[in-house]
Amino acid sequence: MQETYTISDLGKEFGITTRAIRFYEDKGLLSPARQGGRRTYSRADRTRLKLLLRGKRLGWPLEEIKSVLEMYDGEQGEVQQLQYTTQKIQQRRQQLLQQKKDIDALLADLDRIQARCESHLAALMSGNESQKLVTEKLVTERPS
Amino acid sequence: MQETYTISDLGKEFGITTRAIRFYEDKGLLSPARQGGRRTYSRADRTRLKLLLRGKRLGWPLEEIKSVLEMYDGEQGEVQQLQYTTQKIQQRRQQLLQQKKDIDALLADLDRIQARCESHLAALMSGNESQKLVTEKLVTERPS
DNA sequence: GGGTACATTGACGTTTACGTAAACGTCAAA
DNA sequence: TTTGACGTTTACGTAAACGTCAATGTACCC
Repeated sequence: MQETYTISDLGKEFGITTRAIRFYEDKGLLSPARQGGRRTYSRADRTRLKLLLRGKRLGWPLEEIKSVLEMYDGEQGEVQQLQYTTQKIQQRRQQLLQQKKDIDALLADLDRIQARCESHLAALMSGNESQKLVTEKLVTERPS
Repeated sequence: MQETYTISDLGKEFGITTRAIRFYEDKGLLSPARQGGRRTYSRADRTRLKLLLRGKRLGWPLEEIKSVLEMYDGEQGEVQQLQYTTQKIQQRRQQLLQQKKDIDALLADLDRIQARCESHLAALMSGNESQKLVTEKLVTERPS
């Protein structure tokens, strides 16, 4: 476990391009240190990118991911801000629960679809088997 | 429960624009009947749209959603096609399970963030309470 | 039969999330 | 010291997923 990372380190580790990583920085989702112009990513930066990609897998736009990342930072200033944050958290939670529902529904559907597929396959295979037998029979009955 | 729907029926029901619905048709995700040029959506079409929107909530691109919808149709022709489909189903399942993992991780994070928020809030509120008391004290001690 | 509401098909614009290329800087090894 | 291998910024391109008109058609209601 290293202390710092280059941009291509992270790109390779997570399977994304350096262009993407720089783009995330442009959009304010990352802010790595610099060493003579070069970006230097700390472990915290790496974690941040990891969280970012988790958001991406959930299909969220970068702007939403950004607002979630800002929750992690916890720059809670005033009461209003904190109340707004807890409210936002509640919204996220609802969205996530909805996504879970959707996933479970889809998984159930996939089960049914796969079952249908397999029964079709079994039918076809048994059909092919007999076809094969017929072919062999033909060959056996009519040797060249 | 109606038999057929107009495009605006569905738009209102699902909270999307008719433009979007037509766009989905352009991309081959829907294919409603026509009655004198007007689109007429059957209950099956409505279900299809419902599934489509479920895919959208999961953040999938329309092309992926389309391929999943085609699984539902079950136009399984040859053995190769069926095997390809079951393979695809397995991939989807993996993706969905990954998404579930991500969701659970994020939900856990949100719990922690919210707890931190609430403790901060409690601290601030108690601070305000004492501030309030001080203010009242001042008022009480120095009546105008 | 004229208005209103809803439908249609283009066509162009917009936002998001990068890809791609150009032109240039830098640093360690040969 | 030169040569890669990596890094930088700037700029333009692009694909997806619609939004936003515009021009037109049609169906029903009074």
